[in-house]
This record gives sequence, C-alpha cells and structure tokens, in this order.
Amino acid sequence: MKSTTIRKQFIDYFQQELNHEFVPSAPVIPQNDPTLLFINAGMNQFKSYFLGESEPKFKRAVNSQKCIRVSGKHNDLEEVGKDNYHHTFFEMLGNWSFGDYYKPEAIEWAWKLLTEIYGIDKNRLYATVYKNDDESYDLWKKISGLPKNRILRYGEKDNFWDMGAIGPCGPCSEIHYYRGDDVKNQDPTKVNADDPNYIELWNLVFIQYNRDKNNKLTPLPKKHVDTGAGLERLAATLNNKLSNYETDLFSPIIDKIADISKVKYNKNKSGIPHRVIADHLRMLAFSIGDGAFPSNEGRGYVLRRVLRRAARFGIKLNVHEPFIYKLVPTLIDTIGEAFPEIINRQKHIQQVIKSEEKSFGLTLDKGLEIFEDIANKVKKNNNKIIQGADVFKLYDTFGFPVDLTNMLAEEKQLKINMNSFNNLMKKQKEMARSKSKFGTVKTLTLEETLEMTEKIESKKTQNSKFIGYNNFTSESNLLKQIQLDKDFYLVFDQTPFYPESGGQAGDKGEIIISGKKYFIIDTQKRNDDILHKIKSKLKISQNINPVKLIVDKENRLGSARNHTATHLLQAALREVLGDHVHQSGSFVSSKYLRFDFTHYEKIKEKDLDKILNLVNQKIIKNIPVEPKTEKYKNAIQNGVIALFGEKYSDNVRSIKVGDFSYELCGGTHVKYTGEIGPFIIKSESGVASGIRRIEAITGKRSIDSLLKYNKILTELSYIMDSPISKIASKVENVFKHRRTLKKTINRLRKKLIGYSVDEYIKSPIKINGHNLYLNIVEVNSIDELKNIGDKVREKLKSSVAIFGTVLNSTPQVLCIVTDDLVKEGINAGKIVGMIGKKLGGGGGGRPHMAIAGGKKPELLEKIISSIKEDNNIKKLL
RNA sequence: GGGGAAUUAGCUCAGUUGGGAGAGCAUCUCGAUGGCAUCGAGGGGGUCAACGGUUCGAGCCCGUUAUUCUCCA
Repeated sequence: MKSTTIRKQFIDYFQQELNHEFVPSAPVIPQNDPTLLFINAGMNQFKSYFLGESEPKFKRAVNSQKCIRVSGKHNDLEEVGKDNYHHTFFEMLGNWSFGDYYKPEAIEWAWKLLTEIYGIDKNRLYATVYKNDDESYDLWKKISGLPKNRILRYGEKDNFWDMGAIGPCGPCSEIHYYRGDDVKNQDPTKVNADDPNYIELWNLVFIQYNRDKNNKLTPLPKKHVDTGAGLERLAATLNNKLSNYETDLFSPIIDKIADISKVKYNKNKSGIPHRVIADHLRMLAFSIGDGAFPSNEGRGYVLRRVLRRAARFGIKLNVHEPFIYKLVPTLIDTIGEAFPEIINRQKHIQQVIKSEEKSFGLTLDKGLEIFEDIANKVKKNNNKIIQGADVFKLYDTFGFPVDLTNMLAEEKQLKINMNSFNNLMKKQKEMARSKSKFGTVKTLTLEETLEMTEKIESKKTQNSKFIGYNNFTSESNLLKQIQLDKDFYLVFDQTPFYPESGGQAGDKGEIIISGKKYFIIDTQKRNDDILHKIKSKLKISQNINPVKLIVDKENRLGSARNHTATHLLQAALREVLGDHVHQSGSFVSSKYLRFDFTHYEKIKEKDLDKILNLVNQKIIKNIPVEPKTEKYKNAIQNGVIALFGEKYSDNVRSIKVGDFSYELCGGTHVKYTGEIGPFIIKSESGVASGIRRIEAITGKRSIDSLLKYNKILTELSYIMDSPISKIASKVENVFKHRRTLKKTINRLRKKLIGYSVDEYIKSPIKINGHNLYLNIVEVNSIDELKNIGDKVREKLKSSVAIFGTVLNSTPQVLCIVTDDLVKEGINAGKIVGMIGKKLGGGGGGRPHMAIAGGKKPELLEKIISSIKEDNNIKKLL
C-alpha cells in the first residue's frame, strides 16, 4: 500500500465519514512560539485550545502534521540512521476532539480504521491503558474483543500524558503491533519493552485534568482527544517492512543516493549513510521550505548541523561535491502531492542547500590545512600521536569533524588521542551547562504565564477584538491584567491598538482610567489576546470600566505609510527582478521599513533605480488601497501573494493596490498611495546567502531627508561655485588634482631632503673608531624623519646618526646605523631606548633604524648634544 | 545562554619582544615575445571592522561593540 494512500485513507475516514475538519499541517517553523525550535507534535498548533486560551472554530479535526525532532531524550541526532525508525522529520497523523467526543468514539474509530480499512490482523494487536483507567479498559474489551492478555495496564511513564509540569493532562491509550514471524507464540511482556518486534502504532491521549502547581488534578470542564500515529511506521507495518526506510517514502531517495554515489544500499549497518542522508534531506527541505535558514545560531544552526551530518555521510560514500540538493526532486516525487509547499519552493530549497553544502566544503578545506600543519609538526618531532587538544581545537574552533581527523591521521600512520579529546569535550559540556544555569533570565512558559494571569472577569475565553482599522479611539472594558517579569499588560474586550504582527510594530498611545492618563508603549498579541504594555506599574483591583483608549495617530499613520510602501516595494521587486522574490522577513514601524527577500545576488544599481522609480510612480498615481475580507481559496485563485510558511484561516484579509499589488495582510494601511509621500531606499544589503535586505523611509522622514540633502547640495553648490548637476564631477576633479599635488609635494620634499642631508653629515664626531652624527632637524612628519634616515644611511659608511626633532610638541629621535656597524653589533633600537627614557618616554625599533619619543621637548637639544659625553650611551656606540 | 576563533588592497592571505603596511591573483599603463596567450617594467587601489584605553608611539597589548565562522547547552 502506498504511503499516499495510507495518508489519504486516514484523512478521508475522519473527514468524510466522521465529520472532522481537515486542518492542513502547520509549518514546521513555529509562528508564535519562540520557546519552540520546531513543531514537534501534531498538537502544537492546537495547544491554545487545550489551555483554554482560545476557542476552536470546529469541534473535530483531522490532520497530518509535519514534525521535526532533533533533540530530546528519545531522539538524539547522532542516532538517526543507525536503526530503522528514528527520524528527524516525520508525519504525525491524528484525529482530534475539542470538547466533543471522547474515549468510546476515539477507541472505536481507531480500531475500525486499523482493522477494517487498513486490514491489520487483530491477532497482532495490543491495547494499553493507564493503570486505573477502567473506562478505557472496558471500552477496549467491548469494542475490539481483544482477550485479556492483549489489553495491558501501564503506569505514568507509558500511559499518562502531560504538556508540562502544570496544565492539561490525562491518561492515554496506545495500540501496539507485533510484527514478528511467530504469531502463535507472542509474549505480551515484550510490549513497551524496547523489543523491535513489538512496536507502538498509535497513541490516543485523553485530556481530562488540569494539574496545578501543587500537583493536584482537577477535572476539566471540557475533555479533549489528541491522537497521533506516525505515518512512516504505519507505512512500514502495512507493507510488512521491518524498516521505515524500505517504504516508498524513503526508497526512491535511497535509490537516488545509491545512483549518485555508486554505492549500493545495504539494509544492515553499511547502509547507515544512505539512511542518514535520506532522513536529513526531508528535514532540510521542509524546514527551509517553511522559512528556516542555515545559520550559526538557534534554529538555523540546527539546520546547519543536520546538513553537515548528511554531507559527512556523503563523504563516507565518497561523494566530495555538493549533492544533497540534487535529491530534492526525488523527495518531491515521494511527498510533494501531500505538501505542495515544497514544490512551490523547490528552487529556493535547492539553492539554499547547495550553497550551504559549498560552505561546508570551505570549512573542510580550511580544517584540512590546519590538520596538515598539526600532522607535520607531530611528524617533525618524531611523534606518532596527535594530541587530544589539537583534535579538539580542530573540531571546536574550526568545525572539522573528528571522524575525518581520525581518517586522515590513519592515512599518515598517526593516531589521535581520543581519551584526551573526550575529556575536553566533557569539560566544555559541563561548562556550558553550569554557566547557563546562572546566566539566563528566566523566561516564563505559557503555563506559568497562565498561572500569573489575574482575571478581572471570569469569562476566560473572551478575547479582545481589534477594531482599529478605521478607529483610533474606543470605549473598552478591561478583561485581564498580566504581569510578565517587570512588565504590565492590560487586555480589553475591544481595542483600536494594533498588536505587533505581520512585521508591523505594535501601536503606541494613551489610556484613560478614571480620568487619569497612562501611556501605552507597545502592543503585542498572544493567541487571541491583545496585550497593551503599560509604561508605569499599575495594579487594578476594582472595576474601572469603561476606559478610554486612544491610539497615537501620527505614529500609526507612519506605520501605515511604511506598510503600504512595503507592499508596493514587493510588487516592484517581483516585476523588476522576477517571481523568485519572496518575502522572508519584514519589519514596519513609524520610522522606517525593512524588507528581506529571496534573491541571489546584489541588486544592480540600474535595477534599484527602476524599483525606486516604479514605487514612486505608483505613489503619485494616488491609487486607492483596498482592504477586503474574502475566502482564502478565492484569494489564492485570484493570485494573491501569501506569505510562505504562514498559516491562514478560511477567511482572510487582503490588501489590493490597483492591479499592481495584491497581498494577504492583516496590517494597517493608508487609504490612497499618495499619502505615502516620497519613497527613498536607504540601503540594500545582504543578510545571508540568498537573502537581500532593503531599508527604506517614507512620509515625513523621507521629506525631511530630501529637504536636508537639498540644503546640503545648495550649500555645496555655493561653496564649489558650480551648479548642482556638476558638483560630482567637480569634486572628483578637485580630488584628482589634490592627489597629484600631494604626490608632487612629496617628491619635491624628498628631493629637498636629499639636498639637506649633506648639511647633517658635515661634522662627524669620532667615537670608538667610527663616525657619529648628531643633529636637530626640522621635519613635517615621522615619515620625513625616516626619509632623512634612509638617505643618510645610503650615503654613509661605518657611521651612526642620531637626529632629533619636535613634532606636535613631542620630541622624536631617530637613530640609524650603517649595515657594517649593525654586523658589529651596534643596535639602533637600544640606543634610542636610552634616549627615549631621558625624554620621559621610550624607544625602539630595528637594529639599523629606530625611533624614540618622549614627553619633554625642552630637553631635546641638551640631550642630543650631551650624547657624546654620556658614557652609558657611548658603550652602545 | 556559554566557550574557542576570524575581520589587513577588488579576491586569497602574510605581517612578534609595539617603532617604515606587504605578497600572490585581479586591474590600469608601457614594452617585448607572438596568439587557446606568456614575460618584463611601472602605476592606482588601505580610516589594518568600529569605538574606547594603555603608550612618546598601536595592524600588533587591554576593554566594549558589530559581523562572520565554529563547538557546547
């Protein structure tokens, strides 16, 4: 059975027969949850329903959620590929009840789907329930007819589910499958015992309690069902495969890897590289497709590590060139039908992977060089062992994989000290752990935040309504007040304040409570609550409703100008550069706009001019900006630009600017493009490979900036005595002229010095059998002083010359020694060292030329002239 | 969040007791050989990432910041 069929049957069963809403998979990159690196379970996108923070729009749902797990107890990245079932990326099939059906239906439907639709042999199935969940136990007995020894009870570890230390939780019931050969002699004690023949297929979670901080369980008013079945494992089971990698989700990819590397796939240990690469490819393609990007921190760093691990296994297959990106089309063949987003972004995904593979190549090259140095040193000292510290540094600082170091060492008949390496590694881990305990400010989890929420009115599920598209003020009622760390937030039933989202900064403004004015300095969104951040500390303990909310209009209009301008910019970019331009980050405030987008090279000046022109043309045409609420499907059909990786609901808001721009957007905009004012690009730069950034200003800011430049230009034109249009070429000429003048002066001064040099070497003093010249000279710079020294050295033999000068009221002394005397051991550096000390400073340099400086210019002449009497210095001459 | 590194000409990089900013490639000019280009001579190109400190003097030492690389959590 094809995996596509399995997925489809699952969804169809719940959607068509059982009236579930099909909810498309959320992007693997969490949208509003900074604590989560990747979506790692089907329930992530429904979390707020279980927490009671928002109201679901439907009571039953079915989905196949893309999940990524790269860390955690049960999924160490380094383990993936060694066995047949660990993955970094997998799909979780699930059906959901939000306060609707419960255990009887969930159990019955799961059983029917598995046995009747998928046709799994009942004699291979087991059900597990929580130790005191008699209700589920009885249901299983009744519905499945399974004998007693196939319905098993387990404790907290296996059959109780929670989201965290506090919050919603409940018992769960799992369905396990025996896939061994001896159906008649099964052993129920091997369920939940890590036996590869007894595997978990499906987990049904029954959420019925809320656990508070005292560990007390109180029944929830509404009970929920949350189930999860891994598609990969289901596909393996239904096709009688022992390994997920032998299903049609993986085998085409593995074949392609074998094809590229010319290394056949092997089911046993030697097939690890194929499995790793196939698994990691899926993770990379989906996370990049959903908007992640390899980088050196946070989520991006996880991507980078996964990619490098795949590349490293590529090297094991003797592939030394970028190749992972070549597998993307094959991946799309296996799974693109279910997740068309990777088809739409194929080019982007491939380009990102390829460039990252290349950059890993550079890291390896660099590491190789350093390894050669280290190896040479070891060999030079007749050693056979590379120190652990060196191996560690290679790995820690330069990212050179240890297994490669080992391989290279062996080629050179060297060994590496793994013990010492492991110790250093251990130390680094300990340090990171101990430091992070003290170093971090505690961030509150969602559940803790919930605990801290004081509810003025009991209607917990009532959320704030945004009414600010056309209003700047409102009369509102306070719903909640929230304190997070040191910040205070208020939530109202309705508000004209726009909360930060879609890259637009949150509104600022005022709030009037019982005649007293408070400032709101930011507005944020959490789930369906709009949080107004209040400047001062404020605790409200009595009913103060209604209150008056007033948005800072100028600030809002500034944001609106920049927001509409951003839409025009994106449309212009696509028109000038091409359709590959996708938004990959955007920030809009009253001050400026910042737009990040996919593009693979620096934008040419010519194109930038075109873009500027196009946007400003659209502005002066004063086109009406039309917001509209419409069906998502219709909007998409009409060619709306949607954000990639963003999840939209059925009814969406779109913004249309004539026939030029049409985007999904919840932000605030101007009514006519003319309000935007001049659009000026402040900078165009690269953010990461494949991503460019444009920063621009509009409205009052751009007008101010234009006026300012104009003023400066007018001034310049006056000073330069030249029309504005000619200033540039005139300045260029002046600089050119200045350069030639400078050169001429330098040449002349050098010549002059050449003449004056003879002055300085007229009267030698005989000392220790050679000549000493002492002089006070006049120069403009240290360079000139050194020039004199050069000239003198060229002319003299067996001489030492010491020249003093005062530059910017600091005394400087130059000493030169001719080559023959340098050979005799006379050292200019030592000589000036002593003179420098006398001047209240110091000195040094090279044996043939050195400089000293000090703080006492008035002593200079005396010191220079007294050198011939100074016995300490004479010793050096 | 913590550690280790890097940042010098358009590119790749060198530059140690702190005392003249360099090489190769690229570019421009001139010349020779002579034709899938090679060689020679010369030139242009640098706020040595930014800021602060120490010092008579900082590319170099110290501190802060930024960016990038890298490992750990």
